[in-house]
Amino acid sequence: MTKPVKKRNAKKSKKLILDCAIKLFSTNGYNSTSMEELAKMCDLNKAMIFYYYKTKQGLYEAVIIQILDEIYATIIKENADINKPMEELESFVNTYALFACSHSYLPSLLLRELSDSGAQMPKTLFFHMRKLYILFASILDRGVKKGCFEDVIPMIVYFMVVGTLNLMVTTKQLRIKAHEIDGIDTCSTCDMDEISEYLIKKIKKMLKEK
Amino acid sequence: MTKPVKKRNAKKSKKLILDCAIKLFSTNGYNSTSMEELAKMCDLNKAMIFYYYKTKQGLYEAVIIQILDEIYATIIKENADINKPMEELESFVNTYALFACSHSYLPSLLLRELSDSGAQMPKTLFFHMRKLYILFASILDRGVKKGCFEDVIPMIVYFMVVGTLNLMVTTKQLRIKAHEIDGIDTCSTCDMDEISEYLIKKIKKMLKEK
DNA sequence: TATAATTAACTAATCAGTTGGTTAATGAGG
DNA sequence: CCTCATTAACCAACTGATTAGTTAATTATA
Repeated sequence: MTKPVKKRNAKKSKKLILDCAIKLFSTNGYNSTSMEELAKMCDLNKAMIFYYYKTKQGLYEAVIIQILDEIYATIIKENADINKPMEELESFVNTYALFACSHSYLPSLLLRELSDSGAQMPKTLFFHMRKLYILFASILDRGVKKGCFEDVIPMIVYFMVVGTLNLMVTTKQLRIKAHEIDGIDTCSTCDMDEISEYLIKKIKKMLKEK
Repeated sequence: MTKPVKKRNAKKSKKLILDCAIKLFSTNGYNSTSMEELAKMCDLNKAMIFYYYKTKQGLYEAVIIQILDEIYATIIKENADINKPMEELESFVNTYALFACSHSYLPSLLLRELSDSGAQMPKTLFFHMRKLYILFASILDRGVKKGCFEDVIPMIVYFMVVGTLNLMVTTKQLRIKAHEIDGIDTCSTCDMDEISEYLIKKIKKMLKEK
């Protein structure tokens, strides 16, 4: 009957809220994520969320910064000791694919934000998205100058890469179900390595001079 | 001071609700679309929405059926008198692109639905999405058999096409803004024809035997 | 003891859906 | 052509549930 005594740990609580928020926002979206539900998931009082993050929107932006900082840093790190555009492109696609797969909230969040034409997209998200695209475009640009790529429209190529990867991640369950229902080939057993390998092969073929 | 007498017209009212719902659902999403707001937009009482469509979910599904039926029919019609896989592919991409552009709620809705891994996707939407993919895959399949395409994974190619087109449509405003801010090339002045032309060229190069 | 962390209980707003009725159109009988 | 009953279309005002955010009091810890 006596309440168990609860250890206090501000850092841990704040981090716990952020981690759970990532899960909830990316599976349910902004509007369908309730702060009450989040609090229960953290085993904390709802007021703690507002104590640490002021508003729901504030929490959401913290979530986004956390995710996009992480992927950008990962890609930069992976590409640090490469300076051949062809290999950099390959590394970009592979890193994005692996990250998107192991942090599947990223594609969910991005698709959700983009689906309303970014009408109310937080500035921070927009900023980080541009940063990632600029990185990609600069790889292609150097490739063109070195003569490894031709006839490049970077924006379209970028969407061919990240658009495809995002969809392959978010539709995983649907593709399995579709395969069961219709018996059609939906790549339902492919793992992420195979997908990004195929994508890289095709993008290279697409951009290479003949 | 006297209320203007309101003409009654069931068909027109029902249609009006559906048309306005398409606009609202695709710009604001399911959760952020209020039935009160919709009613005001239609200049009808909120009760009329439930009178005609029973529930919000029911209305949403009606919206989806309407949209996807339309695009499928359009593509089938455009492809009726072609039987060369290469041209059929071209026509598919072009028709999807034009439709997505002129009915920009389609990409918004699709991205939004896919962003939560289809966890609570209505059966009708899932059914229509599969139908469209099966059509695309069958074009590729015939192409392979006739020897015009090689090394095809239809699911990935499909996402490279529709993923890219959907993103190009929904990000239009963001791309313009990004260009203004960073001065980078975001295809902000491209129209849909140029985009789908480039996409077709690249997809063909990707799939063609060398 | 001072303060940072935590909570229960609250407010005010919003939303999907309902109810109980009113009004306009329709059509059959006089 | 009129009248009156029936029904379909419409609406104001409500309900009950849920939500983001607040407050004031309480407890652990340094």
